[in-house]
Amino acid sequence: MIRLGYPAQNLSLPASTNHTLRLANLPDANRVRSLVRENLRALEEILHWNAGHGVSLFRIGQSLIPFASHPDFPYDWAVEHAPDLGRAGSLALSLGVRLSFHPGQYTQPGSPRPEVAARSVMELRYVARALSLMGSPDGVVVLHLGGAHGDREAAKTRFVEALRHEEEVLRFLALENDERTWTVSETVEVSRRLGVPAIVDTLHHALNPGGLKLVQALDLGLPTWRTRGSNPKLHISSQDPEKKPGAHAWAIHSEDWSGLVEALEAVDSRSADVMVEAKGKELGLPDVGASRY
DNA sequence: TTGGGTCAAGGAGTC
DNA sequence: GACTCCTTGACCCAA
Repeated sequence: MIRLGYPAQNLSLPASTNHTLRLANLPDANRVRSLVRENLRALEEILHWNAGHGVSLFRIGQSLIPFASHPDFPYDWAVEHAPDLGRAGSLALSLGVRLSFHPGQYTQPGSPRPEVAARSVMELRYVARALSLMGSPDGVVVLHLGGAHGDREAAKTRFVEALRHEEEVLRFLALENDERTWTVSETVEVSRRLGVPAIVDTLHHALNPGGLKLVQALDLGLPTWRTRGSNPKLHISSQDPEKKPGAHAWAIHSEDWSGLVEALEAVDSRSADVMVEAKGKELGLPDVGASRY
């Protein structure tokens, strides 16, 4: 069976887990505390909505705890928010909603600049710690490989070296192909070196296929999940025909959806968790096909 | 109250 | 070297 989910926000609810603040206001610890509590309260509301609408995956925005990895964060968030994180995690577990994070383009563990790589590791530690405190058994931290810096082999090696001893990060980490730099086969190669799974993103793959058809890409990516012991994750999105390549459409076009379902059937994959990256968020989820497969 | 500019951060492509 | 895009909501401030 295919389970579906969406990232970062729910357009149907007046609730957001993404309340943030500017760096200049970070010293105001009480303000940060109440903002984080509001984000966690909203997370519980969204989890209830998801469970009530048959949505089984949710990607939490990076600013659940804004600036959590910043050296100037004013208190020990992992201690103070542990009870609330634990409650939200238990709720997700009881409702059957799988959680994930997806640090963005500024997270570059493979950067040749040591300070950039170090900050990136701190960001990954933050989300891994949050998932640990939520007690998430199948939580995922999704990350792109980042820049190639003119030497692909050196970049891959730096990436692996930066993370190979990060035990808590590796427990949740999964690597995703991107639309211009790293193909599925290269992403899988680095995943194997780190002992973590790989996520195939269908739109990125279409734009940067590296000579592979989608079926071949899935054939490479899906087996990397065997050692993790949880359902394989995939990303799907459709191209916005009005915008430049890579821009997400409001919803998933039926041919993209059927293309993925057929490819999964071709590789005989009976279960997958598909994150739907649509501008319409939960409103862009495919409403056919998932439950029948 | 509202609209528009701005906000921690990296890297790649264009000109 | 400067600029833009990625992707983005929310903050912040001037009007």
